[in-house]
Amino acid sequence: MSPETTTTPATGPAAGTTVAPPEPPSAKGRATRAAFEDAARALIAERGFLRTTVHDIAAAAGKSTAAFYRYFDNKEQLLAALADGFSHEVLLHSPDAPDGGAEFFETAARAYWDAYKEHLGVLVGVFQLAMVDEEFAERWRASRLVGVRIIERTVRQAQDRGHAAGLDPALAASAIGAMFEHFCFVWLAQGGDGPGTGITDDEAVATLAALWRRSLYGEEPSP
Amino acid sequence: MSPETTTTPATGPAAGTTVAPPEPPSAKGRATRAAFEDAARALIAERGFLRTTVHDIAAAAGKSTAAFYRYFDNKEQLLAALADGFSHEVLLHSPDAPDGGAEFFETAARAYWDAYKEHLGVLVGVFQLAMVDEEFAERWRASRLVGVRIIERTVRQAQDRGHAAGLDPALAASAIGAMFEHFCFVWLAQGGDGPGTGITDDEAVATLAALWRRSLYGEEPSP
Amino acid sequence: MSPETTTTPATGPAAGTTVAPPEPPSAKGRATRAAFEDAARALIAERGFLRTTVHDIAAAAGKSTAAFYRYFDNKEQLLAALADGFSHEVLLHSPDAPDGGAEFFETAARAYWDAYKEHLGVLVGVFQLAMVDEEFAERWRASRLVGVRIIERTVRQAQDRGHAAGLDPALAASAIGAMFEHFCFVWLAQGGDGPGTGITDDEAVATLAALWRRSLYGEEPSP
Amino acid sequence: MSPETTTTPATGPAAGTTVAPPEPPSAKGRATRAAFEDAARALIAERGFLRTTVHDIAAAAGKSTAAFYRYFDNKEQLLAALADGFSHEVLLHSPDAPDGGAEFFETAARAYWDAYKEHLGVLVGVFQLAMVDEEFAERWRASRLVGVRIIERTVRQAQDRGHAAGLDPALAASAIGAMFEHFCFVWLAQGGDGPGTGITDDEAVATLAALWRRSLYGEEPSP
DNA sequence: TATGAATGAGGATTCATTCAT
DNA sequence: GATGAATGAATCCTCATTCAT
Repeated sequence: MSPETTTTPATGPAAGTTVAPPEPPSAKGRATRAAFEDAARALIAERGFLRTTVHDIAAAAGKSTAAFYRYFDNKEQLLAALADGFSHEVLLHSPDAPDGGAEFFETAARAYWDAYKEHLGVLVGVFQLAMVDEEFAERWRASRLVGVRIIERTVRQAQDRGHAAGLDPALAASAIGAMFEHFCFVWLAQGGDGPGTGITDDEAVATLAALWRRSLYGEEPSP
Repeated sequence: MSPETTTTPATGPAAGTTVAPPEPPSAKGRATRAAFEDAARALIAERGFLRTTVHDIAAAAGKSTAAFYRYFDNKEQLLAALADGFSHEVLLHSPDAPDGGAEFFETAARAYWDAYKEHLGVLVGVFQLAMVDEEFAERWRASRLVGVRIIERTVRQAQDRGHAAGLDPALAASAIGAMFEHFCFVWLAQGGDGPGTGITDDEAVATLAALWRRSLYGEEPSP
Repeated sequence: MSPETTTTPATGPAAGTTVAPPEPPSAKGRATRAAFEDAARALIAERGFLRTTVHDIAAAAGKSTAAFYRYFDNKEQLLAALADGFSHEVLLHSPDAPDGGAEFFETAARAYWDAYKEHLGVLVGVFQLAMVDEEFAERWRASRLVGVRIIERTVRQAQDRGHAAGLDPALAASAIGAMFEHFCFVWLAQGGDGPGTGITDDEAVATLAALWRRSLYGEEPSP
Repeated sequence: MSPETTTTPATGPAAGTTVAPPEPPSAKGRATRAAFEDAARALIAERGFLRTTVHDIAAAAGKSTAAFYRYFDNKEQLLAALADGFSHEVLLHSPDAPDGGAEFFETAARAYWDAYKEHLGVLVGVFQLAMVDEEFAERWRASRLVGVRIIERTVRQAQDRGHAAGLDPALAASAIGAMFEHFCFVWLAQGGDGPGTGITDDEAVATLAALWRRSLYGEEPSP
């Protein structure tokens, strides 16, 4: 990861906003907490955060609702806990330096797609809550920004190489980032577009990578 | 617009789904109904659909909650009523035949951006409800699909002209459509990316149009 | 009708309780009022009084709910209006003097059954409301009493003739009256007992008459 | 009780219809649940089911309305829970084999009267709700039918012994059953007929038993 | 550590009834 | 004579959250 993004955690997603109960010391406690988190992840992915009740989560975890509050301050804080520790992962797995090569776009696109798929519940939850809760809106924005900044660097790099003239790097990156985020949402969380039943990972990644690269470098095979 | 899409409005998104109370006969009634709709539009845009209560809407409209039910079956149906008649507008204002010229992409992008801006509350509401209510998920899908199909035709046209080889038209269109939808959402409903306070309409339209065109035709000025 | 029952109206069903709006002078007004009454009779018979809304009645009558209140003080008073003028009818058609002959029981039973069938809606409505509203409970009691008193006279007459010794006339009459009322209710308003689809008028009347007579005179064919 | 009817309780009235929350594990929970049930019984007997609100019940039980829903799915299900386990009781206490003796009728009548008195609220509630809710109509019918079938057997037995010729057993049983049900209702739930303030249990039982027996066997003291 | 019990604060919806026109 | 519009007062039900054990 570049020095630039290294600073992100400091100003990072709602830093310091969440004062979660401390990590439970006992092994049993950690297991219970994990059970809640797993149950929540699954339920949120399935029916969204807003339709998931604490009662549901507790039931799925085989615990009581009261126990829930031993580990999380409230429903939102659970989601925050799940979200923390995610946003970096995408980029940790993404190539350090954009080299403009075709493989770069593929690799980065795949990293994003895989991460979205893996953390579907959390992402949908944060997104959903962002529309309703200002704190999460901030968190969601910060989370997006990490990806957008990376894309922005690919735009600038293309321009350095004489391509993509006339594009505003920040805006273009924002738009490409929106494409990534929403395409994943549509196909992973909402069942996709059209009557087709599904999409393979390779198709999704190829499509995203191609559009990203083409919009910067045009039809050229590779710089 | 081609004959094919001309028929879309008739059978349009979720046509016949809404069996709304009939148009109020008296002028006063129509005014009240409009007051509810205006209040709802504003409140939904401001705080989202799920956090907008019937009580809020009625209060903002200066009416009682009971009066609300004279004009709408329920909260959802109000949103459905607002949503009907939107998706057409976008496309009614979009250029008939994609000619591949630079102006086409600009014009279509502007039509989408303007419509999104104009109907912000409704769109956010439908989107939000789609995540929670299957009926609205269907409505939302149908609404997206209209735009995606249009984009798909531009992909095919580019391919007919020897460009964009290797792109799956349906998937590419889905991704570009996702970019449009989410970019508008991010900048119009959520305040945009990054610290910048805003974006002008022209910047937004230019960015979307450029990325769309470039991803199909590359750097060439115009086909 | 015997002198005894002639006095009933004076102390009669909730006498003076209902201060209905006066009979409308104009022909149109009378027609409207009749339309409301007809609609109400039908709807109440179909779904009961408590589930019949003023809105339903007005709609069925092709009028507005506001118009309803030009003719009736409220929903209850409409029912009261329908009920008034009914309770006598049963007895007007019943034989003046119980002669103890087999035909008497048949005739009286048939009169009751026919009247119940004819005025199903009103009777069910009054009965239903009696369980909820003290005023109607009173009205219902008074209405029952008319029939019970008649039956009571048949008990006494049987005893005068040396039968039915040991029966308390008032209580026995109350029980027989209960049988009449509820048997009619079960078969006319609730679809009857058991899997059998229905019952003919003659079967119903024969059963009621036979049980009534037998319980007083035993197996003897006729006194 | 004959083998035939012995099975009735098992498949009994609307068996399996109610999927109630499970029996509370703790003593406190069972006490609360009982408090709700007691409060409901009293209030329903007093003012009927339809005018009894969940709020009332909860208040009478000294609990919150939310607590109510911990123990019952809704108002109707509470009533269903109360109703289950009633209809058996009547017949469990009624003599096994109708022997046609005078004591049989007395015993059975007393069992019915006592059970009705004991479960007044529930019975009135079910009856009331049956007029408004199809599910309860079914339940009420089933509940009646148990009694009617028993009576029917007494009719057939009388006919086997050369009495009650000409009576349709099913219809006669339905009518006698109606007499029982409604007589109890009139005197226990509605204050009785006529100006008399009340009735003793013995008078009621004697009247019902006598009419039942006499309508089958006539004046004969005992078969 | 865990739980059953309990609740306050809403939120959607219905309906009888009134009023201005 | 008639109506569309409007409302106050309920009623059922849910859910996040706390508390005593």
